[in-house]
Amino acid sequence: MTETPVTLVIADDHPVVRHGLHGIFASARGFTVLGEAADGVEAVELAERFDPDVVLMDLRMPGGGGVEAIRELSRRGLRCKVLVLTTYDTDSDTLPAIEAGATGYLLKDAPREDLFTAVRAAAEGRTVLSPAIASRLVSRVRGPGNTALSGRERDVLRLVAKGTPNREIAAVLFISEATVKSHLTHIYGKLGVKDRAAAVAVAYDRGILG
Amino acid sequence: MTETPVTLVIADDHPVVRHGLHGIFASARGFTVLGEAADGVEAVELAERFDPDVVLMDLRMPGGGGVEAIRELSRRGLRCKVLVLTTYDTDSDTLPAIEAGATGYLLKDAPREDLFTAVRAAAEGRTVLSPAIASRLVSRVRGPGNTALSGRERDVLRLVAKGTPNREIAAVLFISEATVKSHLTHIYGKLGVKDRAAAVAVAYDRGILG
DNA sequence: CCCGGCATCATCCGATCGGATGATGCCGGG
DNA sequence: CCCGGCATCATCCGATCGGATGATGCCGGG
Repeated sequence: MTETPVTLVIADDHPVVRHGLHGIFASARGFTVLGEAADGVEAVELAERFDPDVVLMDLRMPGGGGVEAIRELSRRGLRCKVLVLTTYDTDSDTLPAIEAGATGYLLKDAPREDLFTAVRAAAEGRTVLSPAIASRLVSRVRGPGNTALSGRERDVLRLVAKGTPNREIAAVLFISEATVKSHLTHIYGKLGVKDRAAAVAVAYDRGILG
Repeated sequence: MTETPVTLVIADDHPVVRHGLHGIFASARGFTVLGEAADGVEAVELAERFDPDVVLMDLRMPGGGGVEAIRELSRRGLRCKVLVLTTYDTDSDTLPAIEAGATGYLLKDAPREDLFTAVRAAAEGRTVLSPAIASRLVSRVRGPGNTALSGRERDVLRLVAKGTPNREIAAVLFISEATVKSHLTHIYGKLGVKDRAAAVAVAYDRGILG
């Protein structure tokens, strides 16, 4: 076993979290923290400058959100792996982040040992997912109400959530009321639901709205 | 000015956050961290044992949530002030925590200096609120859609969010359909909304549902 | 070239909703 | 003791929804 430490860049807009992560990894054997970034843009800069093995990336940051930063990293062809930091399993940005190229997820409330394991795994290119996230991915693939809504369907649903009646939705979107109803029928089918109120609820649960 | 440091107990289920806060306060002038707790019950124990000036308390913790712990602290007549740690300004538990006796709020992503200021202020018994929280309190007091929903109204709204028609809601709750409609009318008024779909949306936005 | 998904539209109609109006009983604070 | 909030109920009715059915045009993958 080589003793080469895993090199890290930490990107989080919370000073407390940055400090906490830095301390935990700095005091552990086998890790070297190369830098801390407070937003996505800075994270990309540091990743380019220091060429770390792993970037720990918070998703919600002002001035350059995590998802765009992840895209930018892979666009620049950097070799670093990105581990996304999430506060809750139910974070609605997790799936987009995977699509953008994240290697895995890290729950911020994970115990120390899990953090170490996850970072080491990510450094080796292995995908790291919490059970909850993994099962969400699976349920996204199969099961009822899986299909993603189309752009137009999301337009309609957003207006529905504001209490807009079908006729006004039609006016706003410059389509006929019949088309609005048609979209709604499709939305109900895709979300596995019977009326607009339930559709809004499911959309919130899945992070499609709010 | 006395040089007596402000004594602290930190209660958070996230090891990372605990570590970060501990480090930040330990390395600053004028603070002494007496202990760390991983849940509400432990927080109460430590507060009783160490008699700190301030308890930094996360709201969402397994095994004894923060709000109950705050209530328990004031019930036991401990002199310590409680500063609630929140991740987002929009945390729906913030108001209950104030009612339970919290002296103020601390956003976890606040800069170091704000943390210090907030803790010192709390130690002196001054209320510490972030602007966002303060404005929420204000808007809770006046403006449309302020009043909290009654228990029965929440029952109805929960069923509405599942797509239950009024007649079935009536059956489930053992009341007449007229009463269901009456509750709904009140819900619409309180949430400042015109139909069930929008009511569900507002309820999600405010953390009443989901 | 065919098929499926998307977006569009139309008609018909029973079901459900939401507003208006009015009423009763209980309870707790002032 | 009065009043407001909550919970309950009733009737009436126009407005809106949602399901059924059928149709067209476009586009992209196989």
